[in-house]
Amino acid sequence: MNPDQIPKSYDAPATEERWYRFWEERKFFAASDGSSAPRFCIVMPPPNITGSLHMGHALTNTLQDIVVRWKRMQGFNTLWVPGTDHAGIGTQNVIERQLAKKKIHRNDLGREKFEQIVWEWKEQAEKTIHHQLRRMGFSCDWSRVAFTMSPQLSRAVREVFVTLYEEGWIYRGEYMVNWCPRCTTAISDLEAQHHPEQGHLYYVRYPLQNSGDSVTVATTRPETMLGDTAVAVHPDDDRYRNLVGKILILPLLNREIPIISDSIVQKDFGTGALKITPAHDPNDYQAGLRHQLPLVQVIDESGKMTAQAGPYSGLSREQARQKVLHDLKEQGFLIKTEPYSLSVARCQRCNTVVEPLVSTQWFVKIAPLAEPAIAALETGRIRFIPANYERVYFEWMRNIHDWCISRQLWWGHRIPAWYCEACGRMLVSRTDPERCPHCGEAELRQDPDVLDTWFSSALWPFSTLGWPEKTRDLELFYPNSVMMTGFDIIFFWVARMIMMGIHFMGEVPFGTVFLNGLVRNEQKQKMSKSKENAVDPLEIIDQYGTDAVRFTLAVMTGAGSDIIFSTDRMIGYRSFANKIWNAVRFLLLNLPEDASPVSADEARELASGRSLSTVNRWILHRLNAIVAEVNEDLGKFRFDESSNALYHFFWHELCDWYLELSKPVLNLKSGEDHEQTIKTMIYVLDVSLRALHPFMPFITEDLWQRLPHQGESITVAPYPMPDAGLTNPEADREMNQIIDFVTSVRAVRSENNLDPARKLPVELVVASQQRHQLQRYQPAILALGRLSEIRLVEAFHEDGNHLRGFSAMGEFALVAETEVDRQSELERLKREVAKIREEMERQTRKLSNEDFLRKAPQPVIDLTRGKQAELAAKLEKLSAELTRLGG
RNA sequence: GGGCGCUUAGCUCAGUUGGUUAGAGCGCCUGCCUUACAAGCAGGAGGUCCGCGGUUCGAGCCCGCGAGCGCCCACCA
Repeated sequence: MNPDQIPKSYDAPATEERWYRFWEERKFFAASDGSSAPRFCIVMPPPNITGSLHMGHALTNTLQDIVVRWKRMQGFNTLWVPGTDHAGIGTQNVIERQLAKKKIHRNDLGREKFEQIVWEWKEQAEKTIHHQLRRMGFSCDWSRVAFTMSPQLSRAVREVFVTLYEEGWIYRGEYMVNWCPRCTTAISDLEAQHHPEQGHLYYVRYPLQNSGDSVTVATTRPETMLGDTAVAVHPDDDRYRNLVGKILILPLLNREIPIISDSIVQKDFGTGALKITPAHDPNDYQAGLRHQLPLVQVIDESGKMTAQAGPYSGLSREQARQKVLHDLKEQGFLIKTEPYSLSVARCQRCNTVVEPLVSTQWFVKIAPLAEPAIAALETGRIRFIPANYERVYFEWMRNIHDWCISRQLWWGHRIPAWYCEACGRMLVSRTDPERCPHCGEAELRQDPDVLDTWFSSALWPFSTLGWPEKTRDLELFYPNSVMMTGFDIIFFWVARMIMMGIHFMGEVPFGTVFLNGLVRNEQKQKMSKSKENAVDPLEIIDQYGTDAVRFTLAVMTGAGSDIIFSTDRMIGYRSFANKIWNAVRFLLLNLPEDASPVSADEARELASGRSLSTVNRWILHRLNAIVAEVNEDLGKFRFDESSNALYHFFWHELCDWYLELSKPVLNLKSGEDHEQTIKTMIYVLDVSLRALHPFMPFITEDLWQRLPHQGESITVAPYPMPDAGLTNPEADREMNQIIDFVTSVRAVRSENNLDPARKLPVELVVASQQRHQLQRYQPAILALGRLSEIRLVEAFHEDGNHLRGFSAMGEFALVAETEVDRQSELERLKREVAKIREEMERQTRKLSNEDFLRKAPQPVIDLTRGKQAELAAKLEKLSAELTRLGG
């Protein structure tokens, strides 16, 4: 082949552009539901439609794609549904931020106009997703990108809501919920993130009515005192026993509040007296219910003080705190202030401090739904990888609280409940009602709230397959084969999918849950947009190529551990891509015009025939071992092991040894060995490319198409499977000896700084059997050791310029033309002797231990004995050499 | 307050049921433009496997205690 036809190095962008177009046009990735093949399905978690794809998504989705490509090549009928669920707060925030740039608030637009804007924006977002999926090399069915707000998925959401409502699992009620004053919506417990922050503990004196006495309470949130409706003390607290039932005067507002007795108070915290603010603290709310205390709401939905806060009305929470403190101090009620570390809840989406507020919300009574979901893991119908996350799951599921599903947002699935203006009754319905079924009036007002994003996400494994219709997809691909996602959303998503799946499908949504770690940056920090340390995967792809990025992600995905994003590794695997490119290039430059593909059967025939050289037998043996390992590791989701095995094999066995050993054969240009070596090489590279394809889709396709191959695309070519007919331990042993010999020669040469460009003769003293082998491999050894000739001798010339070396094949001497640095060679030998002595010592100690001889298994003892003998022999030779050099 | 995890080479990490001299990539040092690849090739240095104790013929791995770090959950003012 003309060398100009294949460039000297891998050009990722050109290759990528060519092949994703090709795949897209051929529609290789569409599921063919007519086939009787075994099925494999992954429903993909959402790529981030709200902005650029982030590294976490890139990781999860890459791992999924590796598995899907692997399964597809194995002949599975695969379906991979990509999609996005952005029916909620995240999306609304993105849109609001965009509007804010134009100085528009959503209130200026009104709900309908706002929704319209999101729909327009969604068109663009879908294009973005499509682009991202392509760049990452994902083999999903492009035509099936699922979008939660689509009419079909909306229908599924409504169906689930109404069914759960009818079954009594959904209820509406007034409770204290986490409220984000910036998003002006309720959020679930999970969305409120607690972090320790440095604050203060304020001691405030509340005077007793008609008395000079007072009670001092400690609080971290002085502004909430405006809403206090009691002060509580512990029933067993002697200090306050006779004060229970007395009345206190709330400072600043001069309201009368009672002293009550309740065991939620901890006697030894603060002063032992606790102010009770039922409207602004979950514990106090409960206490308020127990003691029938009034609710005094002093903070409103947007975090401003209400009219109830008297003179503080209209101030923000923060301003009110300052003013309250100022006033308390001025009027002598603030006793002292201590620094105090407290846990502050912030909104997951916008980081605003969450305000507990009482409001009417929709809830899912979730404990009963959780039970079968717990059982699914207990009985092993669902299995987590790594398994230790099962414990986390159990812990949460067994202590699960009712799930607040309503959100006061403008974007999302609207709750299908209507209120009749005429009779005031509520109606929950699958279809938009025309009129009230109770009184017949048409004046119906739909509940303004929307559902939590995760409510619709929970339906993903079946809603994306067409449910509630009984579709063919659903029949074929439910339950999904495997769920792959980050461990950080076990509760948000995985647990809820399991509950909903079991409840509505009567069957678990997937059998295996694979959880990958987080992607961190080189300082080990979590990558996040708010910290501005996030890396855009598409930019990294521009820099290193998709194949290198995918391979890096795979190789760094250890079992259950986070991955540290490293540019160095990326560079290394970009080099690997180049290595692959050049290995194939090497073959192409040596390929006869009429070369044809080599099938697995042909390869087996070659391997079982008599004439195939040991080198070729050896590489087929190694190839087969790697294929077996990769399949096994991928089955266990060991992406690191499988990719590493391929990397090591390709670079350090195939390229470093096999191709080098084959060069002398290829130079022959003809003959049986030449012909068979070409065939072997075609086969080995073909199999290697197919084995690598799930990890590096682009380069493998490109090279595979250039090699003799069978089939339209490597994407639909069979994945290599182990074949016992290729194993050959004999060839493996023999080659290892040659490799060891060449390595020893090189080491001696290198350690003595002998210029490799200068060809040196080597003399060998060897046993007869090895002599035969050495003759056979002479050309390869000459080439790899950069030697001019090999002389097989019975005994060495006693020449001072001979450098002795040892390998399993025998003792050898390099004949140097110049004076050898005797001193440094002596030192080197001495160092080596010391090392061997030490090692021998260890073996001897073992063998002189009677317990070891009595209790250790025989193979271990034999191994130790053999090793000791080997070391002894080597020591003897080294000592002789030392003597010879006059040491 | 509960739970989970981590600590191995300068850096990032493997090390599967305990058994050869604890490995890899990057980095470092030395020598090479050898007609696939300098994004390359060959060779080399570098480790008290966090500490202490225990089990065992034998421990990086199992058990106990301790130290440091990280994460998750939980309503403690």
